[in-house]
Formats: sequence, C-alpha cells, structure tokens
Amino acid sequence: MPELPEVETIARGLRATILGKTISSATVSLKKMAVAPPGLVFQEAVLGERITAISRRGKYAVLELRSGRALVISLRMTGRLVVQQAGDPPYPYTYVELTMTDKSRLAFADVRQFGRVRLVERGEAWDSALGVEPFSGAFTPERFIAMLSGRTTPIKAFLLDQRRIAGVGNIYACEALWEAGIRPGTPAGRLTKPAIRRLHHALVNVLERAIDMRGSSVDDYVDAEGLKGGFQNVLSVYGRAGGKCPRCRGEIVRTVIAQRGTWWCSKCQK
DNA sequence: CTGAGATCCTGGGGGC
DNA sequence: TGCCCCCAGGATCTCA
Repeated sequence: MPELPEVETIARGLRATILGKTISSATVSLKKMAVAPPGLVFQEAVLGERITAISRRGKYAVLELRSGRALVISLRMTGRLVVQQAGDPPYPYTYVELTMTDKSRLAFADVRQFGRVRLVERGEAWDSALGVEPFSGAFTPERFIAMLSGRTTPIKAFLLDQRRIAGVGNIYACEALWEAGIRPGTPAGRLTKPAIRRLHHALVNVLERAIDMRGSSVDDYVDAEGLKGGFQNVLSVYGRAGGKCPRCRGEIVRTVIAQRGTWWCSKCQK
C-alpha cells in the first residue's frame, strides 16, 4: 500500500515527467473515482489546465494547476499513478486518464476502485484533518511526547491515525516500532520518554531509508514509471510471521491491532 | 473529543 | 486439477 515513501517517490517521478505540461483531454470511465466541486464536471474542468507544481502531503499526491485549483490524489491500497507515452497500450484498470498536449498520458489505475482523484478549489482546506508531516520541523521529539500523553490507544493504532501524523501506514508503523524495540499494543500514554524519543528517531529514519530505496513493493505499488521499489527486500518484521528477528533471532509474530495485521518480534519488542 | 465498527472492492490464497 | 469462499486494508462515515 502506498504510504509516505511510495507517494514521495511517485511525486518525484511525476515532477520529472509531467510537470509543466498542459492537459488536453480527460477520460473518466468510473465516475466515483474522479470528484469535482459542486456544479463542475471533472473532465471539463481540468481541460486546458497546466500542471504548475507537484508535491506530497501525507499519503496524498498533489498536482497544482494554473488556475489555482489542484488535483489531490489518494491511492489507498492498490491505486497507481503511471505516466505513459504516446503509443503505449492502455494501462490495466485505468479509470481516470489525463492526456497532455504532447500526447503523454497520466493513468490513474486501481483494481479495487478505492482510490480517488479530487479536484479542489484554490485555497480549499482539503488537508485540514491531516496531522503533522514527519519530516517537518514541527515534528519534534517533545511534540511527539506531548501528543502521546494520556492516550490509551495502542501506539500502533496512534501511528496509523492520519489526524495525528500524516503519511505513516501499516508497513512503516510496524518497522519503526521494531526499530525502536516497542511492543505495538502498548498504550501510547504509557511509553517512557526515552522510548518515545527512540520511536521518533526510528520513524523519521525508516521513512528516509525507504524513500532512498524508492519505496516498498509489498503488494501492488509501482512508481510513476511503473517500476517496483526496493525496500520490501530489507523489511525487518512486516509480513514475516514465523521468521526470525534480525536483531535477536526471536520469533516474529502476527497479531491484529486496530483491525490491521501487525508484525513484531515477541522477544525484543517490550 | 475519542474510539470502535461498518463500508467499499476484487484478486488471489486456502480449503476441499 | 478445479472450483468456491472469503479475506485484506485506508479513509470516511456513523454511532456510542
């Protein structure tokens, strides 16, 4: 599932390929996947728009448009954003496609149809419910300590809550907790300050390393060129139930927290 | 405000 | 081998 490192990799890829291009036509073959402001038809509203900037916020890719509007794209679990050149065959499961004036195409594909591309108005506070960016100066160890204070929810569930920290999903929550040596079910407010500092460091560190390796292709993820990432090859615990912990050789177990599969070392994560 | 549960989908894995 | 069943999972919404 695309999380922060995967979406960051996609955004960088899109920047290299479609930044500055102009949309000459748009096709929507599954209506619910393309959302426009009231009174606007998505396919019509984006015509003639130039893509002036490309960024990422949490797990969302953001294409800023000349008019001040923006396309905000959520890939959910199986969504893909792939750039194709003139003559390339249709990308499988493409439900929204933007063709540029140079005939290159941005395909938004999603087998499970959970992804969304949303056209938002200039200045619209579309991300007001999203929490702090892990790489921003606002995400300090002290801030993290304050955020966790008094919380009864399992630390794993807290990390997945996009209203608190934006961009962390199941893979990197599991990996960061392993790196910090913390049991995923621990109530957030019970963590010691040293443990929170370790987790803060582990989170930023694992996200950075994953970006360096162009993300994890555990399930369906591919980047803007349709290529897989490399971080799935160096995961310590995620998806490795029954395997041995790379740090202590303890057994890696799978439990369910907040309705999600959770992998951790039963020996060295306290 | 917080947390829990339902919902949306379909490919593919498991069971027989 | 082939067929059927059922589940994973992020964000959003509802409800307590």
